Amino acid sequence: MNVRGPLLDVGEVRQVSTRYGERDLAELTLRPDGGAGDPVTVTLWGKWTHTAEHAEEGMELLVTDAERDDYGDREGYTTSQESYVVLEPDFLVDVTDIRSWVQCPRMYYLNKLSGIPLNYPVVKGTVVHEVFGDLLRGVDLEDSIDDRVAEAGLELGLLGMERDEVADEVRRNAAAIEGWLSQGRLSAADGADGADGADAAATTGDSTLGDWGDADGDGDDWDGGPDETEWRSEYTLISPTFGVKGRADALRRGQPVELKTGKNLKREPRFQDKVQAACYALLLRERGVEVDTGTLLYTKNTALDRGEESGDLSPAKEFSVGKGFLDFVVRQRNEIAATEFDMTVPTGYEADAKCEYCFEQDTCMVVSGRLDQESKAGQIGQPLPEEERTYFEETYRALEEERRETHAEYRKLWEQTAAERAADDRALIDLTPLSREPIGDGRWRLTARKDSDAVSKLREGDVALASDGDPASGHAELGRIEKLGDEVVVETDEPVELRRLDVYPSELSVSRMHTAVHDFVLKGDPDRKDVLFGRREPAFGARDADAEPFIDNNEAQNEAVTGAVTAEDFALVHGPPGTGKTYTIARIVRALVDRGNRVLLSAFTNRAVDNALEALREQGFDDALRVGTETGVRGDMQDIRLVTRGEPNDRAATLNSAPVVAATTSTCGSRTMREQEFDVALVDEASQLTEPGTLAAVNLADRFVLVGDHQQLPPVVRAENRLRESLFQRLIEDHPDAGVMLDRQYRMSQRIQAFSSREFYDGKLRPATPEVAGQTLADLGVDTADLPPELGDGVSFVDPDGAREGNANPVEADRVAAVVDAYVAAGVDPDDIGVIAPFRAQVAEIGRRTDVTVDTVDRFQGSSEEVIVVSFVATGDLDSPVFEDTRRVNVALTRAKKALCLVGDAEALASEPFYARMLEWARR
DNA sequence: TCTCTGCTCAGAGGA
Repeated sequence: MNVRGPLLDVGEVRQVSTRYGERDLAELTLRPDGGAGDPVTVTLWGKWTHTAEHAEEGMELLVTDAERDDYGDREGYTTSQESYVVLEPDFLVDVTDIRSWVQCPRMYYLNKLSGIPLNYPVVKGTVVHEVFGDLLRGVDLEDSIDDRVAEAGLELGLLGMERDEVADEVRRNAAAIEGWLSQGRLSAADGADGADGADAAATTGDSTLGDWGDADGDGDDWDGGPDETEWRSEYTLISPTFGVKGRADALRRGQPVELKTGKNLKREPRFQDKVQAACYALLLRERGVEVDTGTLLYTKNTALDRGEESGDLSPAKEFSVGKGFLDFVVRQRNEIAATEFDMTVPTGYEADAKCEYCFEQDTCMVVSGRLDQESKAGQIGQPLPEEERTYFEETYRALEEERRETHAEYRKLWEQTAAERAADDRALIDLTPLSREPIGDGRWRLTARKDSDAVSKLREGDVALASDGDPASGHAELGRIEKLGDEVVVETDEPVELRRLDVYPSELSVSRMHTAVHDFVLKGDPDRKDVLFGRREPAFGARDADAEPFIDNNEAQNEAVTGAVTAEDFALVHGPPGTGKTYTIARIVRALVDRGNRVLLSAFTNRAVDNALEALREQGFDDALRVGTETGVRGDMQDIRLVTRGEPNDRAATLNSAPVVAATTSTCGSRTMREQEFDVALVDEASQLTEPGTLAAVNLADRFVLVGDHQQLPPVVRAENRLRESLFQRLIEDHPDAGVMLDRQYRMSQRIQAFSSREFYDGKLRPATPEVAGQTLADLGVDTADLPPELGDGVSFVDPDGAREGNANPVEADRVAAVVDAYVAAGVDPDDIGVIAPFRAQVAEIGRRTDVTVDTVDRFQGSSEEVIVVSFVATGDLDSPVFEDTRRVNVALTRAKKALCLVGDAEALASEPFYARMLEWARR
């Protein structure tokens, strides 16, 4: 049986005499059943005492296949021969992280901090892996090489590589794979192996591993192509038991095969390579596959690459995977989990790291020197000022907390039932598979029918986990959602029976924030750090008093452009709702380009980036390059989107020569963008970005301009920590003089804007013109006499007397729909009406009753409608975190231009002073 | 049970 729970006590490791001789043990006390049971003692024997040494009170411990061990009068358990001991199983460790930890724990840490930079061996390695996958999927070798090298065009170009030389090198690597694959096929033709393969799969009890035969046999166009009943490429594995996730390069008859594009002339595979393959073996065994062998394929071990060397030239090296090795792998994984639990920094002494030949030695010494960390390699240079080290450590911790919240999302993949997942909007279940068809490039198009009208957070273009119904232990692959209607279409690398589609959590943004903080603190300009750490005030250059204004009909906007242009460090533009933020941004970009600057235009969302670009193009500027994924970039900006595929030199030149590059901040943290340099970075929606998120863009430029409104929605983060405050807000509070507030709004009537202006902008926000101030529904041709009396005013309040049920309020939803109908009946175009609710459940509730746009506050930020109806849902009191942050209300109320109707329970709203004032204003 | 966008995902290597 499995024993699992939080540790209450961790005993010392001691040696005892048993009938088998002297043996080590450690006794740990935990509270089983998720902390609910009575404390029990668990005895860890032998090498598992290694994990006991890393265990601490408060950590979660799992012992699989534990045996009952009632020693004396004490109830307890002990490890058995079959047991695994897992520390913090909820902490998901990547297989590649275990690999690098085994190489050196510092390398693991450094990789996490700084990411893997753009370098040729890595890019080439990726291409060779993709070609390998293609060969297994039966793609023609030359077609695959052409295709995959073209795909890496931009990265290769930035590295100064020519297409032909890369293709030649990939071809040499592929020769080793090809030769080995055809050997495998020869033996299969002998008879025994093919049958064995089918048997092995059939006896595993895992039908998903055995049913690859229905992939239609188009492997024939590659001469010597693989036997498809024997091979499967790229297999995604997540283990709830061991807290490990990863993706195996390939499985051959259920056994893991790892491809390495280097050379290894020793008889044995490299140790860390074996560890990696053993991790996959561990995960496959959990699924009941009998794995006893791992294979490593070294592509440079061919006669062509031999040169003067001698040694073992066979590309494939097999090794046996026994329980002892798997135990070792789990113990290493536990070390990582324990390190991350208390967030200690690895020194290199934890494992037997050898520094003398290490490629990272210099980096390692510099990082330990600057951050004053203990390191086996030693330290170089002076430590950074203390406040910078503190900042680094605090941010590091905050990001790791965020990572844990992401892990909690993974956990839901297997802890929640399918129905719970669906109710949580995180999955589409009960899909009926319709077809699986190859679409070239080794990709598959999966289609399924969706019978229910279920909604979820999944949207077209998202990456999601497609599975046969069981994402954790069945067959699951990541794919991109192409269509999401009555028919669901997903594109994947592998044919999956599409029965379920899950939101797949990603650690990508946490990783990118880590590298942004690293780049800022360790590689950033000291002069900039002086300002951002408050050691100096931001500086502005001289103004040309005789110059023509940039914008002549709006003083604040003109001042914002002037500030941005003269800033020597940074400038801040505070843009409340409707104040022409986007227009001002475009004007700033043009002014900067006119002065010879290369500009990075960035924002949190793709939508904001495209909006800014649109404004820029409307002002006649067309020389911008949009960097982003095809699905992320809006249709009308595809013509200026950087296509990464193609001729390397040409692709690199396109990026390097663009005077304005536009991308989301997340993209700014990507490997390619991190190599780019700009004079100025302009970041929109800066108040919705975490500080590290903003740094990702700001790091790439000498100066920066942040545009945002800290009175609207703050960053969305899962953990409760310092990431919740944006850099924009910190700077505008510390340096009010570096900011300009755009104070004239072009959106709302006087009546609508009054409350927001008073509550959030010190009464400084005012209508830009008398026309804006005085606009009413009559301007839309509506005769207000046709409206019910309670909707007659520009701002109105309706109490429907409903009751909150969970996060919805059906009676209120009815009333909201009736209000919408009344506006329509009076002549308002339904397209001019928007409905806003704080909860997704209520959004769905209202959506069933009306055809106008209904969405959450968060999703409505950035847009506006002539008429807005807000549903507050709450009754009795306002006891929900959603009402705590009044900035959310500010966003909701300021979406309306001519009419605003608040629908809610007067008693609940009156219970909080802020909402009471709102009520008073609405009922005036 | 509060709100939720990014990003291909994860992994790709050197001696």
